[in-house]
Amino acid sequence: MSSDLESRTRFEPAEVEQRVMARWLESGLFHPEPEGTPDENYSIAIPPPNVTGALHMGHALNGTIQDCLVRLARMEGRRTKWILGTDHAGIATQKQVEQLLASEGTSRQEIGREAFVERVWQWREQYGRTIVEQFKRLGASVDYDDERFTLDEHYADAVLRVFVALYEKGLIYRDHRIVNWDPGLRTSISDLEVEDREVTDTLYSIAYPLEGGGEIVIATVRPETMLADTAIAVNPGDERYTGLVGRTAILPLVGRRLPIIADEYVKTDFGTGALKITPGHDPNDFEIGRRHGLEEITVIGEDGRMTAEAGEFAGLTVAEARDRIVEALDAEGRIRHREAYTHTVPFSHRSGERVEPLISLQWFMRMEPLAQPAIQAVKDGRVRFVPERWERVYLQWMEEIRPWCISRQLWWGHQIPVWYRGEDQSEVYCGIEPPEGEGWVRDPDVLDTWFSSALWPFATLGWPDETPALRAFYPTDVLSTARDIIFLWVARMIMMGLEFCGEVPFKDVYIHSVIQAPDGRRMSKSLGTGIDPLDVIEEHGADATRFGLLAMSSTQDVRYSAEKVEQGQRLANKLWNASRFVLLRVGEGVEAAPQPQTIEDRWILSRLERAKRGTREAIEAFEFHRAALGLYDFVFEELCDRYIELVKPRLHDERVQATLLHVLRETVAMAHPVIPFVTEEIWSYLPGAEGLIAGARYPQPDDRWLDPEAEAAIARQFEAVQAVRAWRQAVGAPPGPRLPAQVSGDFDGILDGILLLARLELRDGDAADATPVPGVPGGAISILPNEHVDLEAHARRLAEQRRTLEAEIRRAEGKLANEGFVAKAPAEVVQAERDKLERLRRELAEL
RNA sequence: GGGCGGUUAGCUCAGUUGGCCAGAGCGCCUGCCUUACAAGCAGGAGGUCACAGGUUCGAGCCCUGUACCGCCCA
Repeated sequence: MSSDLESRTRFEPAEVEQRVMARWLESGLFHPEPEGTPDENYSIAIPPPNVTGALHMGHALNGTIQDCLVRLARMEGRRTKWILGTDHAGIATQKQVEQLLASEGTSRQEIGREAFVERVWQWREQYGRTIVEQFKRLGASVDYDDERFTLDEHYADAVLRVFVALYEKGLIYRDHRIVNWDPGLRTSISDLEVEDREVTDTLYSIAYPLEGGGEIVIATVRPETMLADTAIAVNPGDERYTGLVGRTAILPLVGRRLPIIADEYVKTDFGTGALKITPGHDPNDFEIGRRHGLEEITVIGEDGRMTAEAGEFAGLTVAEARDRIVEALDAEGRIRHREAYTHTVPFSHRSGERVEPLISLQWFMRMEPLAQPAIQAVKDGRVRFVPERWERVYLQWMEEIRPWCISRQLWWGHQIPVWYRGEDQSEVYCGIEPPEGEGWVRDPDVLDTWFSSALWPFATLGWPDETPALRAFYPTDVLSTARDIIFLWVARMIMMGLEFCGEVPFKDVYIHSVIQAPDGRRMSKSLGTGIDPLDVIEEHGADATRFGLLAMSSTQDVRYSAEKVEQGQRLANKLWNASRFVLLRVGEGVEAAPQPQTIEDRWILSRLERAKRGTREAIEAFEFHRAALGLYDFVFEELCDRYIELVKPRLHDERVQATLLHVLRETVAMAHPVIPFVTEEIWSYLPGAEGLIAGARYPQPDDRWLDPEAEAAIARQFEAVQAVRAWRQAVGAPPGPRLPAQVSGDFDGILDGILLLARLELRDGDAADATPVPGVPGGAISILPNEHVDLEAHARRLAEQRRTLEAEIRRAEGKLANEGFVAKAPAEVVQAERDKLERLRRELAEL
C-alpha cells in the first residue's frame, strides 16, 4: 500500500486535490441532517456570491476563513452546516444579459419583460454555478447538496412575505422624493451604492435681476439646472441680504419669479452667499424646498436629457445644455465670474456614471424602528464584532440611519407585490397573491437586491416555515465578510433577523482583511491588478493558497504576498515528506501511541500539546495568521529539524515508531482545517486511521503530556547545539565530519542529542590542548585539536564574542544598579535580570 | 469638516494586560547531496520600532502633539 510513497518525493497538489474532494463529497460529511439545536450545532451562512461572479481573492480569503472555522467545528464533533448559495444580483446580472442581447443586435425593450426574464434564467442555468464549482477547488466544505438562490420559489415567497408585513406595519411606503438616479442603468440606486468623487468644475457666478431693480448674484456649478430654479435662498443672519428676503428675483432665460427666502442651510462664506434653489435636481435644495413649500420642477429626465420643461433646450444632454445655457447667459451679460472649483460629485457604484439626483416616485423603507433593536443587540453583546472597532462603525451608522430606497427600475429581481387600479392609481393593493377583480396593474419595479439578501440567514433555512433546518441551525454562529458590506448587508440582516425570527442571525461578525495588490493598489480587473486565485491554486495548490491567505490575513488591510503562498506550499511538502519518512520506516503492526522513552520523546509530546492548543485557540479567536504560522513553525522547527533528526538513531525501536506515528497523526489532524488536502492524503496512509480526517476528531488536549522540565532541557540542548554549530562555521570546520570533543558539567539526558546534532564524538585527550566552545549553557564542551579547526579564526571569534558579552553585561549591570528598578520592578523580573547577569559573567569567564 | 486604521530589517508583515538581548517568511552572504524533503539542511549579516515631547524603575506597546500614507462618513 505504501509502496508508491517511495517515489512520491514531492507533494503534487494537482494530482491529489480532485481525488480528495471527490471522496469528501461522496462521504456526505458536508451535508448534516437537520437535527439538534443551534447551541450544539454549528452553522455559517456563506455571503452569497453573485451568480454572475467568478472567484476572486476576496472570495478565496473569506472562503478559506469560513472553511477553517467549519472544519474545526466539524472535527470537534458538532453537527456542522455551511449554507451555500448565490445571489441573483439584480443590476449586475441584468447588465450582463443586456450586453448579451446587444451583441445579438436586440435589447430587453425589444423582446419584452417576460422573454427577458426567461433569458436571464437561461443565462443563470448556464453560468450561474461557475463560482460554486470554483469553491470546490479551494476545498470549501459547504453543503453542496443544499444550494440556495435568492430567487428560488420558496425564497421569493419569503421576500414577498417580508415586504407585505413591513408594508402593513407602515414601514414601507411610496413617495415622491429625490433619489439617486443612475441615468446609464435608468434606475434609482440607494445611498450606499453611491460613491463621492472629487471633480473639478467651473463655478459660475450668475446675476439674477430683482423685481423693482437691482440684481442678486448666485454661484453654481450646474447652470443647466437653473431652468428648474424655484427660489433663491440666503442665510437669515447674512447682513448683506437682510433687505432682500421677501423680495422677488427674475430667473434669466425663463422669466419665472423666484422668492428670496432665508434658510440656515445656506453658508455665508460660499460663493456670494446667495444660493439658487432647485428642488427638482439637488438633494439639499429638495429639503429646503420641502421646508418652504416650493414648487418642484424637473428639467432633466430619466434618460439624462433635458425635458420639455427645458423649453428651447429640450432634448439636449446635460453637458450640451450646460454649454448652451452659459452661452445664452453670456449673451445677456449675466455671468459675473468663473473659477475652477473642486467639489465632490456622486457617481454610481454600479455603472460608474454620474448620478443625477431626480425626483421620482419610489418605494422607501423606514429604518429607525428596526434599527433600535439591532443597535441594542450589538450593545448588549448578542452580536459581537471582531475586530471590535467595527462595532462603533456599525453603531454610528445605525444611529443616523435614513430611509432606504428599495425599488429598482429593473426587470430581474423580486417584483414588488403591489397592484394599482383606477385613474391615478389611487386604488392600491399589497399582498402575496394577486388581487381579485379586473383592472389591476402590478408595480413594474423590483426590490433592491440587498432587500432579499437581508433575509439570507433564515430564508435559506426555509423561513417562514418552521422547518427542521431552521430549528437546527438558526441563529448561525458566525458571519464572515469584508467591511464594505457592514451597512449594505450585516446591519440589515441583523434588523431583519430580529424582526422576523426574534433572534439575531449570528453571534460573531468577523470582518476580514481586504487583500490589496502587491503594490498596495486596490486589486481590480479594470486596473489590471487582480490576481486570480484559481491561477494560484493551479500553480501552488489549494493548501498553499489557503495557508498563504490565512498567513497574510490580519486585523487590517494587507498586500498580497506570494511568499506566504510559497511558504504554504513548503509546509504541505514538508509535512508530506516527514510523513513519507515515518511511514516508510514503521514496522508491520505498529500502532500510533505515545510511548516516551527519552527526554526528547517527552519534549515532542509536550510541544505537540502546545501546538494543538495554540492552533485551536488561534482559529477560535479568528487569529488565522497565528494558526497558520504556528503550524509552520511546529512542523519545521520542532517536528522535522529537531525531533525527527534526534530520533534517527533509534528508529528501529518500535516504541519510537509508535510515538512518531502518534505525533504525526495528531499533527496532521490539527493542521487539517488549514491545509485539508495534504492532510487528508497523508491520513489515508496512516496505519489505524479510519475514514476521513475531515470527519475525525480534532486532537484533544491532554495535560499528561505537558512537560516543562523536558522543554527546558531540550531548550538547553539546542542552545548547546547551536553554539557548537555557529562555532564550527566560525572556525572554518565543515559541517560533515565529527569533531573530537570532551565535555564537563551536567548534560544529563541531552548529551547524545548534542553529539548527534552538533556532529561531535567524545574522545580521550589532554584537556589542556582542547579549545572550549563558547556559549554552551550549563557545562563545557571542548574540541580536541584536529585538522578542521582554524585556531586564528577561533581567536577572532572569541574576541568578538567577548565584546558582545561585555556589552550585555554592562547593560544588565546598569539595570541592576538602578535603585528604582530593584525597588519597584516585580521580584521575578529582577531575579531574571540577576540570573542573566550571572550567566553572562560565567560565559565571559569561560572564554 | 468628523471618525478609523497604518508608519517595526532591502521587501511583505508579526509583536498578547509595558519586562525585548525586537521576531517570521522572502531576499542577501557562507557552508553542506547528512537515514524523508535542494520546494531541503546548517550558520550569518541586516533595525534610532515615522518624528518630537511626556508618564514609568522600565515604552515598539500607554498619554499629548506633528508629519506622511490609506479608508469610511458628511
